[in-house]
Amino acid sequence: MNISAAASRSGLSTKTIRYYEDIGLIAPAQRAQNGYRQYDENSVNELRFLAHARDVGFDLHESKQLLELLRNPKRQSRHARVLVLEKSRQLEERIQQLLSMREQLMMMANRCHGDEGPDCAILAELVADR
Amino acid sequence: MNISAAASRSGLSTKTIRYYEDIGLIAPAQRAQNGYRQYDENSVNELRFLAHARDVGFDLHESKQLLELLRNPKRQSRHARVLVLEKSRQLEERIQQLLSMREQLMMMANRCHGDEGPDCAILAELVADR
DNA sequence: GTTGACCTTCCAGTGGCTGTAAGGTTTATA
DNA sequence: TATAAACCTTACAGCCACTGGAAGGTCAAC
Repeated sequence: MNISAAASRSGLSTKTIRYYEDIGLIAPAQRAQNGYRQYDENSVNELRFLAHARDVGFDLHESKQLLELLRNPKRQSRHARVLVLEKSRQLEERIQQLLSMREQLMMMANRCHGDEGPDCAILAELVADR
Repeated sequence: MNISAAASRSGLSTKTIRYYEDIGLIAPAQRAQNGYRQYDENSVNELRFLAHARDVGFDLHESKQLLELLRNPKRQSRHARVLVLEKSRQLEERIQQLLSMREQLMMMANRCHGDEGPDCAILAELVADR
């Protein structure tokens, strides 16, 4: 299978697949006689795995750790679980940050007339020393 | 006032202040005879404004738009309000994404034994075609 | 034989900084 | 007065995770 088939089956772009190979996240693909990269079901599985890991918030370094667990038949499932719980905690932290930012924005918007005049609580609050 | 004083008063780093000048977000600072950048209260206000705008989620392009409103005495407060409400909507969207990611992670963690064995629902779900 | 859809490599750009190097200036201390 | 430290300057590289584009090779259909 050529790279574009691997891309559509895995959910990654061809650019991203080549990039993952460049940075050593996946092994260099086999090559056909014409130099085209060739992918089998197993490599597509790994690519899809990476796409899903990224989708739920893992960065490439963490995704690589997970991939190494997937590849290792002697793995311990608790290692994967630790990574997932830690990522979940990080997401929770980020969510709280975003909620707080959103709340600040709503408070500013509520205090701003939002009319044709220049008086604006939003601008005043952003410029204020806190 | 030198750049490090402006930095500590505004909440930006000296690096960031120079960077904002480089990209034209703020006007080039006045220079003392020795070539050092000089800042007055007004420029510190603008820097702090930018720091706060970034803190609540605006990117540099949006922060610049807000800064231009701040500088313009003929501004209409509704323009600021529109930007704030739109950013709030974007944050809400991002929060929903993160919540969904977190939920997926929790579901995977719940299904994973997290023991010394290799069987792992997390890895199985990440590799699965969906 | 030519069009168009693939594929290849390589380089540059994105955003928002941060780190580092190599130097100049100022201030405090010995 | 020497020197050390704490400033300041510019310039360039690196971070993350791609994405876009150029310039060219290959393949299938008409």
